[in-house]
Amino acid sequence: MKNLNKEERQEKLAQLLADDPFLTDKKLADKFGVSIQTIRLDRRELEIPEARKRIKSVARQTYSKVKSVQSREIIGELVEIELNKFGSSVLETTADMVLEKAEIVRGHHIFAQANSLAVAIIDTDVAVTGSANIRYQQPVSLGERLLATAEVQSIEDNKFTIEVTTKVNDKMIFQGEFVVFALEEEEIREGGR
Amino acid sequence: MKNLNKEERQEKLAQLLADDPFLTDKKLADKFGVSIQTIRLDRRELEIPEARKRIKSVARQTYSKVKSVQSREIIGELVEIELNKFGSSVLETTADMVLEKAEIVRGHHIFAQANSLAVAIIDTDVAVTGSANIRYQQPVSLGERLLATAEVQSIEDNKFTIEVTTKVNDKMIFQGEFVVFALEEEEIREGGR
DNA sequence: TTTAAATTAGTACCAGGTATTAATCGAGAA
DNA sequence: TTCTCGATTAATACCTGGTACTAATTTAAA
Repeated sequence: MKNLNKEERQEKLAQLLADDPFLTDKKLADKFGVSIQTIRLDRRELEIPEARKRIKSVARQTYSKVKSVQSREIIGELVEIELNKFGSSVLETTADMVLEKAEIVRGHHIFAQANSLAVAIIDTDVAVTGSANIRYQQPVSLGERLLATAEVQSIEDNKFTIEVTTKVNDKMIFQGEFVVFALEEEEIREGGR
Repeated sequence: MKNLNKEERQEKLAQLLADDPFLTDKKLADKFGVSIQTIRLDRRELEIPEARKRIKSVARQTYSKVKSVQSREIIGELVEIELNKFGSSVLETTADMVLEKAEIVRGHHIFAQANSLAVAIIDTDVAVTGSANIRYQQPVSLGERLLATAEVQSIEDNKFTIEVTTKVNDKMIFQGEFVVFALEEEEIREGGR
């Protein structure tokens, strides 16, 4: 690869490193037929870190302890609640919730809000989800505000059926039917349902 | 960490490096209160490579294998993948994933692992979940290791039906059918389906 | 107490850099 | 034609996180 001017070379360089972060300056220098120093100047101008750091950050991405879903008890902010009847919560969507290549909120964040709301409105110490039947109606974009509303449909012993709908600006984007079980103290200790 | 004999130290060392390949010999030496040379002898006996090589191999696993997929956006760790066919991932459950009053993993974490795996195995730039039908068979306790397996059942145009099952020690704890749509470039820009 | 194993120390060397200063090259302007 | 400036290359000192090897020292067991 030769006869490239500075601009072309740097463009190509950025591209190459984007899809192969393992390339060292030496390899790049050979590839472009320039000196190592030139590659280093290029990287500096483009603010691209050295190979070891690039590799490390790739490794970190997959290795980092998963915290993609927040750890709070209720995902979003509780707006209103009437135990065993209904409840609603609001979730502001942020950059860490969207897909890499599009600013669309990842499904499990929407699910998490709905699920945690369904579990929260049950009047018991511990409730677990048994099943769910969900539909995503519309993709949600970064920055949109999710309003989830949950309503208890039926109660049989410790089995609750809850309908959750989530809207953005009054437009329905998600709907789900959750079956949630209330656990009693003994069941919790036994670790079973 | 001290008063460990050689055998205990090496055991612990292997464990530490297994779940954190980024630790340098210096950090390990401090941790165990021994010299760097001792750590190096240990690594040599255990045939564990240096930090940079460990990091590189972690980066390689997830990078070269599934470059185009948003595999790095997966919840849990990708184990294997065959685009448009199947894939599996493992998720170690941690304290921040459990309910406040019981050490039971919250449903949406299990869902998130399954959902992100379902989306990741699709061979497209962007995929979004359309609907899901899920059942939680058994509660999962803190510390248990979730193995999710996804298998593509059918493909119609851009509509994929994927079956995901999650197990703990070979015991099924979650099952779900996901309908996922592959988005094309134009659709992404329009922000809709 | 002697001996062997375990540990620590020290040295030379390596890859893949950073950071800095200086030299050289090539093309267009005065 | 010479001057000048941006681009490129060279050279040097230093860094991290090692390998490989030799040697000394410490500890524990026979």
